[in-house]
Amino acid sequence: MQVSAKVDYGMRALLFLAQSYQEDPSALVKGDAISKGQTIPIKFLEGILTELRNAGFIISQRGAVGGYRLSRAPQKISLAEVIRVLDGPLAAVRGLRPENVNYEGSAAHLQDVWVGVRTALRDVLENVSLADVVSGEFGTQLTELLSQPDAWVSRPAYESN
Amino acid sequence: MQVSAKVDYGMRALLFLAQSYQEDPSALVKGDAISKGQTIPIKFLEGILTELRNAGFIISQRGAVGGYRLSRAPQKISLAEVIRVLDGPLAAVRGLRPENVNYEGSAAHLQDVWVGVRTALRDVLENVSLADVVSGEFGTQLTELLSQPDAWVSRPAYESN
DNA sequence: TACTTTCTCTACTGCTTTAGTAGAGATTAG
DNA sequence: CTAATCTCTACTAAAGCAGTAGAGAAAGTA
Repeated sequence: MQVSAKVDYGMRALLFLAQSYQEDPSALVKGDAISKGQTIPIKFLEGILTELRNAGFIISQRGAVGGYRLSRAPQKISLAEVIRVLDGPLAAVRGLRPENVNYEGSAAHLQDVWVGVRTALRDVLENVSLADVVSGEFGTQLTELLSQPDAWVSRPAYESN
Repeated sequence: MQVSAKVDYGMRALLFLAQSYQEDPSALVKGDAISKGQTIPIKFLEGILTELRNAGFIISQRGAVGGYRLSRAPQKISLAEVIRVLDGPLAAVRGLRPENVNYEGSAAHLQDVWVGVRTALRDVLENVSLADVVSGEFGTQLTELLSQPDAWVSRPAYESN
């Protein structure tokens, strides 16, 4: 799973807005403040914020006292929703959704694997909200994943040459 | 997680070889047979097979009775290994491994999420072998994921416009 | 009204990756 | 020595990714 710059920036922007929301749900945050607060190129960020507004996650206002704010409580926005809006389906095989790929012969059951992978991703991302990330307190699901012995250790793909 | 054509083709090629291996571990399968058996463009496939050989998964032989075969039992090759060789790390954020990204302020704990996602992917893909896919009989991990109510149902990212 | 601030919209650009294709060369068996 | 098959280098077209530019529209303020 490759998390694109767009998703990474978009998620950080929403987390920034989530924090502001918890202090004052109606407060507007300027694009410039998000850009500087999270080190995101302003023009790129603006495009992402527009997408997030079209998807209904945030509300924007123009003018001297303008800015952005979440349209609902950060507890009610899951990371899965955000990723789907900015990057499309959580899992896809050659551009197709897992249930739509057609395999033959010895590969017949490969489809089950991709469907399982998607479910695994959902189990994590649908159950983590913006508020969870801001607070750093996650449910048992993610907490257990993080407590696995080498969760933080990378696995090299050792090429033989 | 986007499964690329390369990974999809490579996996299917290996599954084809895995089936042959189970009938006769030393039998050589021609590239042409894999290409036709799994409907993969021959020249594209050849490049993928070369990578798989470099990574040690398969052995090749040239000449009139040439072909390809697995270098070890299909029970000993996990899907995670194959993906890492053909496509790189299971999870990455803007090209970086999850443990190497640096977040600030309200996004600080976002790193935990990506590490958790990687672990979730590992839990599935490291525990499924080529032999498992050929037989269609998976361990409890994947079996449970597939038995979830709407594992096969897609979740639309409903855009408000 | 005029002005400033801030979001909005369209368009563009450079770069990299993806998914292939082409063809000559190297091995091997018979 | 010939036919079959894998191997290696090079090339290409299209798409996606990351980011930039600038004019336009809305909102508050002097």
